[in-house]
Amino acid sequence: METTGMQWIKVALVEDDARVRGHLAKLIDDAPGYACVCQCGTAEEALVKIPAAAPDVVLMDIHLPNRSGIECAFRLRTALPALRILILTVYQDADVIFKALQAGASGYLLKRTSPAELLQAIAEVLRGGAPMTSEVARRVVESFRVRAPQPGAAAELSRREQEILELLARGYVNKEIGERLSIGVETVRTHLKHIYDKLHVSSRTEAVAKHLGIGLDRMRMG
Amino acid sequence: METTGMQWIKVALVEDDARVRGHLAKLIDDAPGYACVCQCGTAEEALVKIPAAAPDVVLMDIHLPNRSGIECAFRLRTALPALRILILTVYQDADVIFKALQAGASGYLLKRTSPAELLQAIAEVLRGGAPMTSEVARRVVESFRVRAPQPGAAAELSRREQEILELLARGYVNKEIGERLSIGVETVRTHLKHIYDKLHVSSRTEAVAKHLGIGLDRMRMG
DNA sequence: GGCGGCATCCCCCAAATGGGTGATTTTTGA
DNA sequence: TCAAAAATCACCCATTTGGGGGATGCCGCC
Repeated sequence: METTGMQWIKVALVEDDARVRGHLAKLIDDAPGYACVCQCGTAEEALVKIPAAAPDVVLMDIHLPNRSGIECAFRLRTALPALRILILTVYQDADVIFKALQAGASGYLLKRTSPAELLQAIAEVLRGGAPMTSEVARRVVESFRVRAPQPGAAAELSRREQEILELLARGYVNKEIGERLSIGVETVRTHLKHIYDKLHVSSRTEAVAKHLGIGLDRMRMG
Repeated sequence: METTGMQWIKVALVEDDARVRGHLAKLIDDAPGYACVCQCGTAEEALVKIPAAAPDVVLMDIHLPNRSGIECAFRLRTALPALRILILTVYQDADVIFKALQAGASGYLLKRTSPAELLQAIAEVLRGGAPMTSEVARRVVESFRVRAPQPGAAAELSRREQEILELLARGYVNKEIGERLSIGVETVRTHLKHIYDKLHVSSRTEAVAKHLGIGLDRMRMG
């Protein structure tokens, strides 16, 4: 209720499906205090039109022709650090979620979000919050969890083997590991063979991946 | 109430301030469908009484005499994996938040949360969600943010190079990477050389360590 | 005493890797 | 439009790595 028009929340859309885009635009324009100032069907379009339109918030789809919405989000955030980006997508892959947040998204909603929740989320993100659909929040929180060592894994490694695995994970080559532990390279190699056996892997990189708790995620994105 | 009684949500409290504890207990018991089945003033008490009381959710304070609520949360989760733990505290430092989530907390609320929101959060966490106060959510989301390209350190990898680094981190050898991306092994090698140049490393394991390193700094606790 | 696990070292060999150089085509960006 | 960057592939060569042996000494444990 200030004196200028700045109290309007200016929203931009990046969504390749024209029907969905039109539907969202109408939803936003019909809501009091909200205005849809920019509609884009591709990432390229967004990178040109959004800086000009200067919205407060962008609703960003992830599945776009050519570039993904994640890359688009990253470029927009780099160019316009004050811009808030809300992902609005069907993807609930942990991998996709993390990449989007890494790229600078401030929130992550699934497309089944109701119109009322969507408008609330837009307001919330401008208040400095981080609106997320509950599944997304759960995955995010779970990503922090410290993995308990399972019986078949690293718990079985001897003390020396664990030391060597630590150094492996820091990227040292066998010679450097030997120097640091004051043992010969051949000994390091022997320990490595035992580590591989116990972890059921066959290369140092695989061992490190397992050690750092990666391994099991099978996902991807365009 | 053998089989039908199970629809009650059983809540336990761990909170050293007796007044606050009593207040919370009353709030929960007064709410239809909720029952406070256990009240604890210390972590030690919680570790004994909570397994016996078998609640669905624990509301956990962080500031406790002797041990912290974070350690208590970790021990409870280890003993009772199905138990959901909701942190309810005044601390909103990023460090405390992350440690609590690492310890296995499923949600994190600040004490200024209203009674209605608190009851909602309890229900939400049992639906598999991860209720967080908006400031907490913001900090969590920001923790994912990738550092802006620094002058000298973070060289930017091309899209293909990032894909290859992803596969590296999963422990694939060059031939497998080539197959997965439908390119020749020589091309993979070329990309790897570029990655090493840009990251200032000289082996795949080092590259993976660097790539996963930022994640580690974020996740690792002292 | 013997047995197994651990730590230490040695050798051989095939495969994978890293590093250099060069080349073509497509995509991108200015 | 035009230069830069990215993506693709090729060849050579020294080093590293993985996997297979085998050997020695130490320690804890039944």
